[in-house]
Amino acid sequence: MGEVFFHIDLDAFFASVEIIDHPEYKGKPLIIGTPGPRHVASTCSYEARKYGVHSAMPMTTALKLCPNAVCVPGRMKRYSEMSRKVMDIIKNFAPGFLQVSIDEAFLDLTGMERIYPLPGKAARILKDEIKKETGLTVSIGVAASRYIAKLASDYRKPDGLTIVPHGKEEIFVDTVGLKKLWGIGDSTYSSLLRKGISSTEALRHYTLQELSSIFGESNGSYLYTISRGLDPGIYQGEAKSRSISTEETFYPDVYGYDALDAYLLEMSQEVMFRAFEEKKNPRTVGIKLRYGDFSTTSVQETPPRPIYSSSDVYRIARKLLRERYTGDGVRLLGVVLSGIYDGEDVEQRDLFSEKEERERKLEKTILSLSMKGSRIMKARNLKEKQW
DNA sequence: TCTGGGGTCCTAGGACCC
DNA sequence: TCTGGGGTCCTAGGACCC
Repeated sequence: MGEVFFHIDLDAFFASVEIIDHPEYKGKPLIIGTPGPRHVASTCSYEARKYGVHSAMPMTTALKLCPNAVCVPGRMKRYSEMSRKVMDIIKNFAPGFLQVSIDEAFLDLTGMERIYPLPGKAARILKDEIKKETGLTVSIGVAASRYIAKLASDYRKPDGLTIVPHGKEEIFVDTVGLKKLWGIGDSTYSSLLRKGISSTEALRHYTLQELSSIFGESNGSYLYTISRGLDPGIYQGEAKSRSISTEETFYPDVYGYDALDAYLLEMSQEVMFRAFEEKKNPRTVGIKLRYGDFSTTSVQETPPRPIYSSSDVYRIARKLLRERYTGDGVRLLGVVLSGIYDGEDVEQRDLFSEKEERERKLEKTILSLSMKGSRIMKARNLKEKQW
């Protein structure tokens, strides 16, 4: 017996949590999202999906399709708490646990035949336990690779269980279809169609070299691999933090340096606060601007001296805004820290003067206090509610 | 349809170095 | 002088995912 992977996916997770907390929503079309322009649905119940509503859909569209839907703003704290409960159950079920998002995880059951001779039966036991302990249903995919297990968990939903026997992977990707393969988005799908490729079978007629020259080295070999039901190697190493960002979409558009500048200050503090919390330092500061016409641009800078405070971040962000801002109405503004490295004070001592280090410590304290009590915290709460 | 917020990875071109 | 090859870092933009 070869490798055995589970992919466990919580069904309509945020909506399901709301239904547990508010039984009166049960059986009704429920959308997690705030009504109004420039808002999108973050999840919805299966009743709402019947009307064509799906996640990331603009709320205005969703409410046109399903005017009777109940809309609730997201409560990320509550979802994280429920997620933790479920993940604890999964984690204790078998080794090789890998959480990949708030509502998804992998298990590696390879070599556990003695305990679970039938993986399908094991999956059912896990589903029952999650349901009993939390009231939530999951869909599970079982396969010899993570990639196929992930496709399989999506094959039947909600409360599904799909087992893809080893050797049947190619047939399975044919059944799933090109459009629904993980890693093929709208853009790739359209360009495949333009080339006359509309199925996984058709994709298989191309050599690795042909696909690489059309789609680039990385995408080419990815397409070559997945079209054959092979594992492209998703979610290999443990996720490492590479960037910390915050952004906000405004309605209506915001005009002028002064107004944008005020947001920039708050955003610089927020991202640097999070970097402090994670004991990370950034090498690079960037800003992102989206204008009223949705055209989007970003600028970044990697200064020769290390960035060690939110005022460094703000100063650079501000300079980048000066350089880039056209004066048009801004729909979205964001601040990004990247080039992240571990930033324990001790290890970085030689990079800072004593004075700088004192300032940094002071700022850490001030930021952590102000994030807990003040208007910045309020802004964060507000954002959380809008989820 | 009128398009959130937080991420990851890839590409292509330029700078710079050996 | 009339132009190599490889490596690394940086930047801007794009695709994709939950």
